[in-house]
Amino acid sequence: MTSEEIAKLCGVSRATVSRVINNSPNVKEETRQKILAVIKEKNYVPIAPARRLAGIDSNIIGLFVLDIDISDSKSRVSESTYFSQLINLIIDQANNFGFQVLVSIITSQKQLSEIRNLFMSRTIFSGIFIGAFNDEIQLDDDIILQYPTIIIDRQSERVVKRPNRLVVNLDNFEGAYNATQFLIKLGHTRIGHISGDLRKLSGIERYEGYRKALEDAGLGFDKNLVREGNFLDDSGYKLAHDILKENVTAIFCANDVMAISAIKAIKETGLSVPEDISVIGFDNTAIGNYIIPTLTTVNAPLEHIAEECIQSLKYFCKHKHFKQKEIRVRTNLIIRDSTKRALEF
Amino acid sequence: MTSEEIAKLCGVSRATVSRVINNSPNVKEETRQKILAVIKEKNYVPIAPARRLAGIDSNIIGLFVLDIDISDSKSRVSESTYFSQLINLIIDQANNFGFQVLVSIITSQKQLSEIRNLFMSRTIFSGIFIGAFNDEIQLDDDIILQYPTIIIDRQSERVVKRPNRLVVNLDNFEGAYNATQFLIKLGHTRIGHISGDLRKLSGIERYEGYRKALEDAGLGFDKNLVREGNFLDDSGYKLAHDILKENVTAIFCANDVMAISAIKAIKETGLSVPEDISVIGFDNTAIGNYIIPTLTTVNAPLEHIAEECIQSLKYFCKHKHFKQKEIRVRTNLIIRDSTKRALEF
DNA sequence: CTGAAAGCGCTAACAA
DNA sequence: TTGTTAGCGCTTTCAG
Repeated sequence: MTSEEIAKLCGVSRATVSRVINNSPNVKEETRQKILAVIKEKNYVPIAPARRLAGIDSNIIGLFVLDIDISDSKSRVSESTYFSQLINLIIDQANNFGFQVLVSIITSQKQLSEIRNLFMSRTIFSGIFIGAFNDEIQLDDDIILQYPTIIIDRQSERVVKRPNRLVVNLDNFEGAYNATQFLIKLGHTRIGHISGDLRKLSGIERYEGYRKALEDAGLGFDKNLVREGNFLDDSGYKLAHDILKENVTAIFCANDVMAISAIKAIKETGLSVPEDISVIGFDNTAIGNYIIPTLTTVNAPLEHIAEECIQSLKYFCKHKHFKQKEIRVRTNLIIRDSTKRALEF
Repeated sequence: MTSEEIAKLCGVSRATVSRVINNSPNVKEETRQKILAVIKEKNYVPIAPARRLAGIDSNIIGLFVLDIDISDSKSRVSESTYFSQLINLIIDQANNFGFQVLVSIITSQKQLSEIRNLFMSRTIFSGIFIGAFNDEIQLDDDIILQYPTIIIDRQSERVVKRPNRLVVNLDNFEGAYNATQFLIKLGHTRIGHISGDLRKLSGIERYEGYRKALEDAGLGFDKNLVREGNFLDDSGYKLAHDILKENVTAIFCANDVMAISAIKAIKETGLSVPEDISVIGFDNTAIGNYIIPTLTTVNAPLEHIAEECIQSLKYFCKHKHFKQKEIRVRTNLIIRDSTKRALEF
């Protein structure tokens, strides 16, 4: 079934059918209705490649999950609840607005450099990148630079300024600051931090939020109370064991996954949460509700991130530029059972 | 940059360039090398829609995650680790073989019926379906029937027989059977089962494996020891509370998510795992290792499922039919700390 | 408001 | 082994 056949059936030319399909206003309402009816009756769907070739942009967004880390062959960041939820939400939002999403998990430099081909071959018209390291320069590839691109979780100063580049970030600093401040208010003074991957903006900012909160409270910042993790469960587990040597009474973990495995480690040493050690996570993933004790955490509203991305893309399609350069999505603290007033209080 | 320009640069015709791109053997090696060199130098990538229009099939696979369930507005099956891991693995495998994957989360009947458009518009050439209910007839849509389709976790008898339809299943029955048998060997006699969604094959088969193991062991099957769940944490939690009334000493849960929340429920009633109640899950998701006690479970090798899917698709592209009608992927029991010999032993 | 015709970039007979 | 040519199905000027 081609537009030609539909045209014949309606006694009009292909051009008119095309106009109807593309919502051109210059069609008599009567003709439009008739064509629409026949299209529906015949289950006609335009051949996408033909439209593409004739100049209509692809409606496919590339969603690239960067998960390059040679040091860790086993656990994949892309499999974490955080990422899979975000992926889901982005796909959902995109579909709602008539976009399709082509997902790629990028685990090697080679794959990263092949992304450009998806743009050049006109398979996708835009790309959303998540999981990138803060200094991943490949994303500034000359080719990619030509297409609308959204980067999630990257320092906006690091992104080449162009009207077709948008950065969407969580307010990690604020979230971490509030979490730490909350522990301080509970009377904790030796508060440890198991950081995320410090090559990522979220890792850096959560670390800084933690630090600033301590300093603002006059507790001072002690580097010995910090362990550099990587957002994965393994690191939460090992580093918790290690950080306990510092006699901390509370630990702020850069995400829930590490917080949960940290709790496991803490329990193994005979201590209990929150009686002996308070623990706070970050992300507010679902499991936080199903562990014992339930996890106090910073809620990262991924649905807002997804929404901002797709809305912005929608805007871009219309105006050929993004409305802004960076979007910050705010967080909020969710208090559950893994935190408690410090003992000496 | 078009093939025309490459042709000019090489002093040949577009046809020859096209032959090189498509690996036609009828090109002098010298010419081929020259063209290849220029292509590389100029960073030329063929415009995909043009190739599509000229008759070359799309290399995009649609991956459809069916998550239609009006009863449950909140929790999404598609966000479970099980699914996201499977999605990841399929994408990985696909990318390895030069396929791209367009992912769609289907949460409504409307979206389900729109899948056909992706085929008709020639956006995708094939579809992989996961999460379908056993009797989801929409998948037998006349249109979809024309394209190579793989369905994961569905009774093969329910799938319309065609040389372009493949069913890939886990050996759920065997896995459940072994898990239950393991509990029996530990001396448990009152073994409960929190089932999965019984509209799905995996839910049904795991239930049946459990039942058969009990019968084979001469313990008889008691329907009162079964609670019908839906694979989501909420149901594991609630049903565990309920099933404890039956004085079970062991519970086989149809997946890890439910097992983990069941453990939480058990602990809340003052009982402990595995001392009072043994618990077994199914899937072998990563968290199983990070809860206390670590979870005994049935390993579902998703990587094999993904591999079989893509290998089969590769085979299909060559032969225009699948090698087989159904593929079964085997499981194995992973014994950890959530199970223990029955007390009276 | 509608039709005719050109062209998007590529592939695949068919000839040479 | 290579070139010529005719589409693939759609959109979009340009006329009318």
